[in-house]
Amino acid sequence: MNTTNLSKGKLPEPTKAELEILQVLWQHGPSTVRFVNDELNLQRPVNYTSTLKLMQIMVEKGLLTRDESSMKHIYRAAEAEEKTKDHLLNRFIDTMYKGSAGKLVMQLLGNQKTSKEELEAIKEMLKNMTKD
Amino acid sequence: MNTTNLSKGKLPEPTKAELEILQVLWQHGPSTVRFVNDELNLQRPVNYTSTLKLMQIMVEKGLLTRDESSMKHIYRAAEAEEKTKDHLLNRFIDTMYKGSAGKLVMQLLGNQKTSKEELEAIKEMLKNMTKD
DNA sequence: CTTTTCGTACGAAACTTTTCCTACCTATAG
DNA sequence: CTATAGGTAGGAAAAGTTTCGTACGAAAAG
Repeated sequence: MNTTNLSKGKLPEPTKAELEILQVLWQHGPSTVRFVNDELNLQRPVNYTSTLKLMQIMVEKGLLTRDESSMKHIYRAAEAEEKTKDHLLNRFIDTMYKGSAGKLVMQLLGNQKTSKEELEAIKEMLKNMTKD
Repeated sequence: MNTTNLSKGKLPEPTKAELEILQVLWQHGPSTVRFVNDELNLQRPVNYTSTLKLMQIMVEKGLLTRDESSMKHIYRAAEAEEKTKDHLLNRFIDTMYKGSAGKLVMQLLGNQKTSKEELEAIKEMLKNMTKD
């Protein structure tokens, strides 16, 4: 593995499966592998040791930290949800919209699957913002 | 390979490298492998046959179509830019914001890297929208 | 005609990510 | 004590993605 991340402060971007695990930890807070695996299995079948292995790798990468004081290790996300999502959102905007957040919002407003309620909420939100 | 996509109408999601190729084709229209490869090499070094291979795979997947009438095959994106990006944006919103586009916009507005200009543009855009 | 250049096709290697098998340890029920 | 249930560790297999070497055909230059 690339050990750069251990020494430096930069965390690698989580992979798809890693992101699923992070979502569980963000939503439910520090958890055991058993708990995370049970949550994942609400969505799709995953073997316990697969989840365990992935979470161990994530500790190595620095994406998770863990408390080994008890036999059942407790894992937690290393970075705050907002920070990680900010980063991923920026990357998404860069690759998809050449860095223009405005283009993304435009796409959103013309997007079939964005519900009327969502659109209204966005407009309302922005209306409030523009008062500044 | 998963041949489901050939028979059914559903296209698979492009991978990272495939998306780079799609961007070139969307921006410049139908092109030869040579042209696409040259464009990619403006960003990073890629061997010609690597690009060729990838584009051939993309034809198999249904992501591209090609005109073989001349010796230099002409490739084009199978789906319109908007449609593909809509889909990817929806997937992103689903996995990152539980399907709430509003949450994404909120994140955007609190996002350090979104420039003042972008924010202003978004606000202006939304202000116009709310006239409806 | 021969050589060089430029194109496609295809298989395999390299790398990354994901899954799971096996071993082994510890707590607990019987 | 012994068997069983549940935990960690680690290696290896499996799957997915990306890169490239090699072969070979067609066009163009000499």
